[in-house]
Amino acid sequence: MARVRMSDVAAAAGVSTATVSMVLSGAGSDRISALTQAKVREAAEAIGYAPNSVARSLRTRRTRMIGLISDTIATTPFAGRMLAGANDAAREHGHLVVLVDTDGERAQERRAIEALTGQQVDAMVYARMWHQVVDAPAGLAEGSVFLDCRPAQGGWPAVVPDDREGGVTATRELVAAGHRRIAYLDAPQGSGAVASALRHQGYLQVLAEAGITPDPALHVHGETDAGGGRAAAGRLLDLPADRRPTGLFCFNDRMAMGAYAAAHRRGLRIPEDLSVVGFDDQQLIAADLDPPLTTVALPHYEMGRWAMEVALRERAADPAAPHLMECPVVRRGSVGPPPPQAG
Amino acid sequence: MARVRMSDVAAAAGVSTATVSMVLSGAGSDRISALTQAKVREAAEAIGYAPNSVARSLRTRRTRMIGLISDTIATTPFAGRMLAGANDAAREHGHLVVLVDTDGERAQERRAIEALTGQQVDAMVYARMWHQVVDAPAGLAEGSVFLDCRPAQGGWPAVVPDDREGGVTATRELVAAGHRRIAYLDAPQGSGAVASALRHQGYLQVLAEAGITPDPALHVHGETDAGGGRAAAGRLLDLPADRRPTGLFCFNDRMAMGAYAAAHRRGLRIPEDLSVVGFDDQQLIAADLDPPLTTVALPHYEMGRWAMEVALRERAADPAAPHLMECPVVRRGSVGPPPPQAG
DNA sequence: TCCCGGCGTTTAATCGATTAAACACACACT
DNA sequence: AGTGTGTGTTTAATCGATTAAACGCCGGGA
Repeated sequence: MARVRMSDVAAAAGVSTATVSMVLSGAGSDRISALTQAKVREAAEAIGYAPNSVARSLRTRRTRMIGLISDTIATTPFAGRMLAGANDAAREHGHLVVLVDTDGERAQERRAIEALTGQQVDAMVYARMWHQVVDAPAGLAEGSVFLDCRPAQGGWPAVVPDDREGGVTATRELVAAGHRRIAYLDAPQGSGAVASALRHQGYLQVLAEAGITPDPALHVHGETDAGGGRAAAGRLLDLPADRRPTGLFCFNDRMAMGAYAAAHRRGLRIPEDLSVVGFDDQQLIAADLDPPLTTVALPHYEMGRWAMEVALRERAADPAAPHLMECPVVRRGSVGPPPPQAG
Repeated sequence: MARVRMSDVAAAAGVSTATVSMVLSGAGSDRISALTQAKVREAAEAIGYAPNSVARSLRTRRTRMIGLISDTIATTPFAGRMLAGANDAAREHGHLVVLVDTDGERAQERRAIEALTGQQVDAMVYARMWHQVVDAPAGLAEGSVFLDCRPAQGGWPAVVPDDREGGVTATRELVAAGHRRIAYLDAPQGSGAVASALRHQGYLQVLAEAGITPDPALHVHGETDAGGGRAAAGRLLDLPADRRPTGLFCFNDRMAMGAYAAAHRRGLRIPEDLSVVGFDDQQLIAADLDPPLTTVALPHYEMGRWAMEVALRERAADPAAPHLMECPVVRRGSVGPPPPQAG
């Protein structure tokens, strides 16, 4: 790659490498004459000098690289958003991202941390794809940041979605449209996901605020894919008319997609006969449904940015408690007033 | 990070750093006595030595890092699969991936290449998210590999999906089920995407082989999202019964999703009344449709692996012509025999 | 004339590894 | 004894930058 060294610039400009270094780094710009500075810059430009970051890193002990350890880039479309946020933030501050996918395996995680440590990255971000509580892996560098997960032991900065408030937002969307019989299509029980319970709390809170007594029959569980959503929604829609929900809050957009299918099968129109709110704002799904899905967005891009900025020390963070990131509603066409006879 | 240096190991073992280096790297394992080797290893283990890759890289001029330049990690769910493939291959050969997202902007691309060059990466992979012909950016290192795109000037190894053969596969799936009136829901005309024209070629080839005269009315265009697919499919389904297609080959799964909607609106069942084949095998969509979509998979993971292996010189590649990666069919439930009256 | 201080630049050590070449030592052979 | 052959280990140069400290030069003040 770069064959031109600083000494070549020095020779071309007729000065020493120390002078070149000071001019180009701007460190001693007040100690070096304008004439010399110009000569150095011209020479560098002329022979196409590009600094060797490896040599610089060895000396300065800073690599301007941030390690990003992630469990599964592969299997979720969210990963891209988090990566993009982290990457943009890194770039803005002149850093590069070194990415390692561990498939969620502990052994690979250990090797990744070793490799990144050996590579002298300036900091590490430890990312999971679903909001969860994790055991901090051994050897994680001081000042590392947890992304979309929080360390069981605490003590590290972390950022997660504010799932409770997201549950509030979603449910409120239905209450505001006039619905009173609102179901929560939840993830499977005991799945360990923190998100599920938190969103449920938000759901209950809004019902309470609206003076609605929660109906346990309207809290159902299903697999978090379209099939699970269709099955769960089917059970709800087959309830007797006076107990059937008019609004559905789905744990995620895939389940909402299934709920659409269940409604169509029963000849119910959305949003005229049934209102649906999703969660995730999953790209290529939410907007593509018919009608487009009103949903609550998981702020992956922003979380990625936040984590990277903390890792770069560009932003302060409380290591005691995770930072909760707001989940904004994205209004599309799947929520309307409840059907008249159900009002 | 690592404060323990090789000289510490040397001191602890009572030998010189040269000996330590040879023992740990395995370079001179035949020249150093077993006793000394054991001492060195024990000492290294005892004081927790981890080599400093920066120093090693400076000396060896190899960083064991591969730069991956991509236009949009963010906006496509495919990116993850390509990344995962590249990452797995890199890891298997002891390398790390340095990721840069350029948002497809030329200026950012230039900076990315400069940064990666300065960082002395051993090779670069230049990735695009949609099969296309691109101008090779200036400064791209020798031996770089193009991923999901091919350089207009040629001269670099490249890997792209075999879209023509994919078009053959998709169309053949419908022909094999007995369909004769098969439509192609294409991307917008003149969109510049290479894939669209190639798949069309494959489509025409299969029709010819089957002795079917292509009906120009059955080649329609639409935006490559669900809305575009619904509109285009709607036009086809509103044709008079004797000209209406019984099978739909859609440019991508999102359009297929729209085609489902158009069919449902018209009371047509899939696959009883209408067979649909998609393209991409888009995660979280294809399998989640009702019925699950039969589609042709874009081999992103494999392409990512291939590109990385070529970059690592673990696999030979012809820089004259791009490597075509097979697009396998994924059979689900959206293809059946044509309805009897249309036979 | 001599000394001093400030300015602009250079000298040289340093970061932590790799590795060619030198070296020390034991032993065998004439 | 002298030379040669291995064997095992060390010496020291090197990679390409950064940076503290030293240096040379010039002008001003006593």
